Amino acid sequence: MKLPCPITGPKPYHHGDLRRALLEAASRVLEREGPNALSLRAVAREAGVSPAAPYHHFKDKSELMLAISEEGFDQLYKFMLQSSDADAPPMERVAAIGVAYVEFAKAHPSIYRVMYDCSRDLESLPDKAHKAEDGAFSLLKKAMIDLGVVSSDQEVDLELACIAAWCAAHGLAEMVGFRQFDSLKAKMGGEKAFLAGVLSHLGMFGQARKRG
Amino acid sequence: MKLPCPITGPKPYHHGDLRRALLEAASRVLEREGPNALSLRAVAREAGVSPAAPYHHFKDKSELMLAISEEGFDQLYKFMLQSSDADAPPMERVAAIGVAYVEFAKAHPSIYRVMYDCSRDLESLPDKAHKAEDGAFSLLKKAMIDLGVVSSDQEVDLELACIAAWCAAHGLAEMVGFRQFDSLKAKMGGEKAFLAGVLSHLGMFGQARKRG
DNA sequence: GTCTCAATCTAAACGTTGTCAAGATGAACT
DNA sequence: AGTTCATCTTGACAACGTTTAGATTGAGAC
Repeated sequence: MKLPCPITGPKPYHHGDLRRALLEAASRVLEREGPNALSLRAVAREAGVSPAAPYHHFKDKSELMLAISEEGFDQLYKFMLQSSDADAPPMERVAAIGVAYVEFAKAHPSIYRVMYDCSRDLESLPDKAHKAEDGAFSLLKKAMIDLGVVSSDQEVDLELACIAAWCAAHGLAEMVGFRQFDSLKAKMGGEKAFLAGVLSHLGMFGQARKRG
Repeated sequence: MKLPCPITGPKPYHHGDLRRALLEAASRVLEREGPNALSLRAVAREAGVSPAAPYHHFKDKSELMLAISEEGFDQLYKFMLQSSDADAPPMERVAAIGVAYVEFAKAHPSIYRVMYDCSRDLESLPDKAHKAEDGAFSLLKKAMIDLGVVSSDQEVDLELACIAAWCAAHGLAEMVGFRQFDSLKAKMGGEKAFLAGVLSHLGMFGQARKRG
């Protein structure tokens, strides 16, 4: 006999929202043991259910990963939002978004990896897989419009500029993730200076920084 | 009784360079079934040996992947080299290198993925894992020096610019790999225009293109 | 030429994974 | 109360990475 949690509301069946519990268990496994240890069985174990239980909530492993990915992009969006002061000048806002992106990837490397690994695997359902990014992407788009590098009526160019910015941030996030650049960082006096230095060479981020 | 191959020369033991055969088998498996199907057993099967045979040539799976990655970076280097005419003006050379990078990733998506997946997994041995990139990276470096955006004596800034270019190319390669951007490409009249458009927003590539 | 050795390959096994089919459980509706 | 149906468990299967022990065989020493 399980009484429904008063916070999360009246929960349906046996477990009481196993789906949610699985996602949280997955998150714990990821932080504790890294992305290579993320197996369906490990997640089920962590949640205290049988290995087959997740199949009533996710079609297969890749759907679990997709759900984790969606949560990740949601967190990324929120982090970007809170990192870019809406009252700040557009140039600084764009730069802040870029830095926030890289910082997020560095702070949650396992989740970040899942976010893109499942993008790679799910060529089958591109719609669902990529809708997760939309929040973060449109945040960037707004800042780019305000920046005025591209005129907002030139839809195509705006889109291109945003894609370029996304590419730059993603590339940098991955590089920083699996290379150290230790000696270079030391020469520059810290990682922050290093990141800013690289960004200053990257298109719209560079323009954003030349102002300061 | 196996007579040594007259082309590859006198080969040592039983098989006659199984290591080479395994790498070629892996390449075939990758092209045929994609990166997710790349298992040690599948490679052994493809090469016609027992599942344990590869362990006499590679410590474990990640070392096989590392070897594939090294070959991939070597191919990438050669492709970059042949794509960038040494006599062309530096600006065009830098741009050509960037385009070649993305085209390589698109032409060999499975190999490209292995190249970076094993970078991610092998935090343990960064030296060996990243030495593979050195050829391609120094090619870019030379072009950047010739470009003169950064003065060659400012070592740090040159390094930053190259890292930035690498990030941009890698980010674009990945994005193009798992997103379609079909409608945008259609609006722009083809993929080539699309790629050039994105690159034009990306720092040094942008500068390279503004000339034309 | 024969012997020995060590590198190479195979056979068999272990623990793990993703996934499925069949059955048990129990909340909710009639 | 009884039926229904989503939920969870049990048990199984094939495939995987990896290890151990043993068979094979090329190459150098005598």
